[in-house]
Amino acid sequence: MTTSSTESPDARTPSNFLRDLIAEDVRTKKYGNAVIQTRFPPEPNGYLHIGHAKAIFLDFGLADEFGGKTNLRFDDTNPEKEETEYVESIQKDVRWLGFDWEKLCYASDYFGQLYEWALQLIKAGKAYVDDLAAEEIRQYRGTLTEPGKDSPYRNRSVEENFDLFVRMKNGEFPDGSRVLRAKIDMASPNLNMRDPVMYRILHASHHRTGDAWCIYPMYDYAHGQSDSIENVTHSMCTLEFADHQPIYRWYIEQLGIFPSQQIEFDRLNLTYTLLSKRRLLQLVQEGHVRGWDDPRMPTLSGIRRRGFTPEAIRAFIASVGATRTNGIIDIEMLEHFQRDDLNRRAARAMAVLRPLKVVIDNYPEGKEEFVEVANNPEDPEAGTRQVPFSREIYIEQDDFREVPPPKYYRLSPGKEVRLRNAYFITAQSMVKDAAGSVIEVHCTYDPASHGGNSPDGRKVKSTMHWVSATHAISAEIRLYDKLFVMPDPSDVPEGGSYLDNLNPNSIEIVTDAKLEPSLANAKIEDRFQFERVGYFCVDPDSAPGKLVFNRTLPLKDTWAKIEKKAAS
RNA sequence: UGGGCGAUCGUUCAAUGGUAGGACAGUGCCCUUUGGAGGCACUUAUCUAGGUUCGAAUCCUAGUCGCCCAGCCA
Repeated sequence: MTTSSTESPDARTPSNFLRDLIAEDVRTKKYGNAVIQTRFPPEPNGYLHIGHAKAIFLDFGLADEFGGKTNLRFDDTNPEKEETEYVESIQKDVRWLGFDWEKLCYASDYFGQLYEWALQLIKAGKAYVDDLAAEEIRQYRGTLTEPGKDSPYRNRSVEENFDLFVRMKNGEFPDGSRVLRAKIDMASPNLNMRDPVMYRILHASHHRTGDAWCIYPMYDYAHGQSDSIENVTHSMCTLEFADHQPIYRWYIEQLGIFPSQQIEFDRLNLTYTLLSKRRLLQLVQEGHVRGWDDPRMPTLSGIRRRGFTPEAIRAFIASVGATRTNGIIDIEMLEHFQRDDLNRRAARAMAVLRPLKVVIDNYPEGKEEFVEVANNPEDPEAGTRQVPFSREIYIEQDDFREVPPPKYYRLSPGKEVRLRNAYFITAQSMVKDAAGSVIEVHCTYDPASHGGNSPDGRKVKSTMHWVSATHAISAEIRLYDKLFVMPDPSDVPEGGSYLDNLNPNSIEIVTDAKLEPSLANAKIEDRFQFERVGYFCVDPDSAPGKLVFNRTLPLKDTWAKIEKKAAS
């Protein structure tokens, strides 16, 4: 793996049962001197999301810790759902997260071998061709509490099974007319062991093998053997596959091949977030979002566009660990790790989202000067830059109140505040429009406070960001909020849909924000902290002279909290 | 009500028979040229009942609660 070692120093990886188990296998030489081998096995039927980041982190990270290797293997056994678009996006996303694979593999690479093994099982009397219809197979399977019953085709001769299966493969039968089944135990308490289907007939074109095959292996028949072929020692997957472990082992034992072992861990769940490929696909197809990479989506491509960093995601995943309990992690935990990362690394800039004009009456008309501003107070090595200042500036509408509420430290009539890195100013008067809204504030400044400190040592309560009106550049800024209003998006009253929980205000577009001129050179994907506002990154929709920013996250806002408390 | 898996602060992860600890969230204070960041402090947890043991979150038994499984999806 090729992580860029920028992990936060305090992001200790806590112990977890997976690491303990691998360590024990290494200690006891369960696989002799063979290297630890894992795999990340997505089905290319959609875009990767933050939940996959956990599997990726575990598959690649754990192997790496033990000096092992990891393959990226596409589990492409169902041609009806899989597309090349997805195999490309998946590779891009894994790399973006900071991992690289030993081998790039496909389950479809093994179709030939899997077919030979099926023939072998038939000859051994361990598999048979069943002519029952899908619906009949379901009925014969029994229920959770009642055993199933044998198919009338279960005792066909080896010769007949062999002949029928070869003809299935040769395309002599229509879709759904027959399947190949493993002969195990129709009375097993584990439904997966009641003669599971190994192959189905599908006259469908596969994204890689084209029309070479018209029978395709089922997941259970393909997965363990694919692991075995790749000498995978530890095959990690999510908890819902725990019931499949007996069948995973059965095929490997019957075939006498490399004994890969399956280990299950819990899926990642986040509050206010949907992590179901099916539903994510629906959001895209029905236009509830602008695409797979919409910055509100939990897909890796979405959060990347939103401005999240692989470093933060890795630190987050490391902190949540892996267990076998199913919980829901507070989305604020992810946001914390993202702010933590960006706070250390993001260049600062001043941007006014909702401008209010301030005229400094005693500042010479036509004069301009430059003030020196730190690019990142957290990182002196980031250096400084010169920001233009003039008689007319913009401040945030929120930073002025004609009638200040209690504990409001910002600008109000008669109050003195600091313009960051510039001067102290005091509000003197206002200009209002016909509706009575303040549209302009007139101030005076203290020339002695250049740089933001008064030589007499007097203090001000508030420091505010600003942009020189004559130098400002305009930009579009997209503000995002949670996509869903409920902590559990599926939490709906009887007959409702998770779509009812969509947040109608998940995106707000500010069309004419005022930015300091240095931002004119910002490039796509550049990340900034707009001081006192939040973290932002340049969206690919930007064009020369027309910048578009996405708000990754707002800064924590103590004042908003005070205001909210006062209101309640 | 068959089988599998699980249960520790509000949330999440640790403690691997020996002081229940960290992170997030919350609250208060300090500090601050970002009401950001940082620092300090505080609050809150071993599902229940038995048992083994000098000693149990950890081992055993029973119960309770939760999740998963009846695709020719993965």
